Amino acid sequence: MLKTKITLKDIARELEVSISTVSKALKNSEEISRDTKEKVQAFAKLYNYKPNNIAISLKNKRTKNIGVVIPAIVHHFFTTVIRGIEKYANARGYNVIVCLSEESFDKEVINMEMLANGSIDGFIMSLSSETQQKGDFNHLKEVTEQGIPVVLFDRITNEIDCDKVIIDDQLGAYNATKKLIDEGRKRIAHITTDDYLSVSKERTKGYLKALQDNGLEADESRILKLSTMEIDEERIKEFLDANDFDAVFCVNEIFTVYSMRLVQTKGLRIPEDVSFIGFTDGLLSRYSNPSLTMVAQHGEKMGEISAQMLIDKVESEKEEETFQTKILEPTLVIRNSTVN
Amino acid sequence: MLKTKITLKDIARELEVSISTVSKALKNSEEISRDTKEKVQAFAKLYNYKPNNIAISLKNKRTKNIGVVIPAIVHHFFTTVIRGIEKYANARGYNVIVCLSEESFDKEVINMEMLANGSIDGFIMSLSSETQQKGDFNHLKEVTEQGIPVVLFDRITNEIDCDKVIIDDQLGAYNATKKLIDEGRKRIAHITTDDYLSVSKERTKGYLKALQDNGLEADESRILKLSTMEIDEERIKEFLDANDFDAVFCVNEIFTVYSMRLVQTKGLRIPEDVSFIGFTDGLLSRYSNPSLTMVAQHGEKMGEISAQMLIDKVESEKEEETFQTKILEPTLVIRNSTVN
DNA sequence: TTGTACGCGTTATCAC
DNA sequence: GTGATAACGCGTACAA
Repeated sequence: MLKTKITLKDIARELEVSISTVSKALKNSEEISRDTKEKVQAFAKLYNYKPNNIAISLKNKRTKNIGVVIPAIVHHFFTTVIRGIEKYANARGYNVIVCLSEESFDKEVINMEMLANGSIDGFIMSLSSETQQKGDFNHLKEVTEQGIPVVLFDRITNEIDCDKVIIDDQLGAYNATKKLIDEGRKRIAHITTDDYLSVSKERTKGYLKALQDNGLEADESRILKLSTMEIDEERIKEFLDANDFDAVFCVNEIFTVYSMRLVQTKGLRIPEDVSFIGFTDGLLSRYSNPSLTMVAQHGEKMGEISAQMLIDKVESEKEEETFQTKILEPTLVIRNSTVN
Repeated sequence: MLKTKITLKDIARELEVSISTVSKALKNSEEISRDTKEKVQAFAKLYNYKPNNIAISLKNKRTKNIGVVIPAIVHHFFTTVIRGIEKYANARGYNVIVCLSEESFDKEVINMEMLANGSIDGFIMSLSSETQQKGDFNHLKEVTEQGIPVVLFDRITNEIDCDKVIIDDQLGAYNATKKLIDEGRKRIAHITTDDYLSVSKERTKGYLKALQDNGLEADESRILKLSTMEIDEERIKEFLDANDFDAVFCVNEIFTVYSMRLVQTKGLRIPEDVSFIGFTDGLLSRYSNPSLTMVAQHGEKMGEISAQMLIDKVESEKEEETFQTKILEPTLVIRNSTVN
C-alpha cells in the first residue's frame, strides 16, 4: 500500500549493480553501457525514482530555497511582492520560504536564525517597524558576514551593505501632492506614520517638497503622524474633525479609504469638495466608492527584481562585494477621488 | 572578514578532541566531563556554532518544513490562512514553504513534485480551480501513497483520503440568505461561479435551501454563474441591469463590493432599496461605503487548525489511516449593507 | 570519559 | 564499463 520513496541504493540492490553505476546511468553518463542505462532508467521510471533534495543540498551546499521575511502578509503590497518573488524564483527552480515578523524585532531575529542554518541560500526581506525603530541590525550583519546574500526591499536601512530594491517614495509623494496642487488645492492634509519607518519619512519629504516648490506653506497642524501602520480610527477622526482642508494625501490605502468615508459622512462630495490620494494601489483603491487615485508601488515588479538580484548573487561564483540599489519609478494611477 | 559557518569538525580539530565528543558536549551529555563540556561550549558560543539543518534533516528524515500550495495569494482569505499556518507552525519549530498554483493544474502538480522529494514533511493545500474542474487528483494520490501527510482546506475533494478543514459553506450561505429574507426581501439575486468550485456549489445550495424553506421561489434568471473567481465586470453589469431584485448575495467580496457600486450609481440606496451580503470578511468589506455585511470564513483559525492537524500527523509515529474533516462554523458579520 | 564506526542519499574521483 | 571510496554535517551505538 504505502510505497515509500525509492533510493539509488534500492535500485542498485534490485538490479544487482553498484550505486555509482545507477547514479551515472540516470544521468545518461557516457561511461555506462547502453544496456545498463536502459535497464536502470526503466526501473527508475517504473518506481518513480526522484533524487532526494535534502541529500543533494547537503552535498552541494545549495538548497535552492530562498527565505522571505516580511512584516505582514495581510497587506496587498506585500502579497504582490511575494507573488513576484515566487514567479521568478520558481522559474529558476527555487522554492520560497515565507516567514512573518508581524512587525516584531524578536520574531524577525528568530525567523532569520531558523533559516540561516542551512535552510536557505539567501534572504529577501523588508524590515519590521520595530526593527527600524530600534535601529538594531545585528541580525542582518551576522548573516551577511557569513556570506549569505541578502536583498532588502521597500523598508530598508543604510546601515547594511547589501542589494536593495525600493521605489522612489519621495518622488511618488511629490507627484501625488503636485497633482493635488494642480487641481487648485491649497490646504492639503497629510496622514502618515512616525518618521522611523523609512518609507513614511521619504513620503513626507516628498509632500513637503511639493508644497514648498509651489509656494504653499507647510502647516504642521495639517500633518497627522500615527505611531504604526495599524489604523487608529479614533485619531484620524479627531484629526479630520479638527482640521480644515480641501485635499488629503495618505501614506497607505486603508488610511485613505477610511478618511474618505469620514469625510463623506459629513456630507462633503469627493472629489468636488475634497480630493484624496494615497499610496499603494490595491483592491481597496480599485473598488472603493469613489475609486481612489493612488501611487502604485509596483510590488510584483519589485519582487521579481529582488528575486533576480538574489539568485544572481547566489549563483555567481565570484566573491564580489559590490552592491546596488535599484530604484523603481512610482506611477500615479488616476481614478475618481481626484478631479480629472 | 567572511566568517564561514563553523562545523562540529572544525571545533573538534581546533580543540583536539573527536567530533562525537563535541557533539555530545554540546548536548550536555552526561558522558562528557565537565571540563570538556565547558571548553567545547565556550568555543561553540564564541564562534557562534549552529547545527546545520540540512544535515539534521537528512539524518532524521524530517525537514521541519511544511509545504503550502494555494491558488492565489492576493486574496484576503488565503493570506489570513497563511498567517494562521505560519503562526502555529513557527511555534512548533516549523517553517512554511509557500507555493502558488495561480489556479493552474500544471503549476499545482509541478510545485508539489518540487517539494515532495524530501523538502517538506507534509502538505497543506487548497485546490486550484482548474484542478477542481478537471477532477484529476493523481498528484495528490501519489503524495499520500508515499506516506506524506496532506491536509486540504477550503477547496477540497472527496476523492482523496486525507484530513480536511472547511467551513460550512452551505450553512453560511443559508444564514446569509435567511437574514435577507428576514428583512423582508423577496427577490434575492445570487452572483457566484460555476459549480465546479466546491465552495461555490455549496454556497448556492445554501442559498436555494433558504429560499425553499421560506416559501420563496428560486428563479434561475436571478442567479449569475461566472466562469472564474476573477471578476467579469461586464457580465455583472449586464446581469444587474437586466434584473429586478431587492437584495444580492455574492460568493465573494469583490463581486459584492463591485455590484454595490453599480447599484449605487443607479441612484438606489443601500440598504434601504437593496441589501447586500457576501462571503469573505476582508478589508474591502470593512472599508467599503457602506461597509458590508459578510459571512466570515475564519481563515486564520482554519490555518491554525490545518497546521495542527498536519504537524500532529507528521509527528505521530503510528501508521494510522484515520482521517477527519473539521467543519468550522461561519459567522455572519452585520454591517451597513443590510438593515439592522 | 572519550573515540570509532556507521548511516542518512547523493555525487565525484579514481581504480579496476 | 563498472565499482569502491570519500565527502557533505550530524548523531548515536558501541568499543576502548
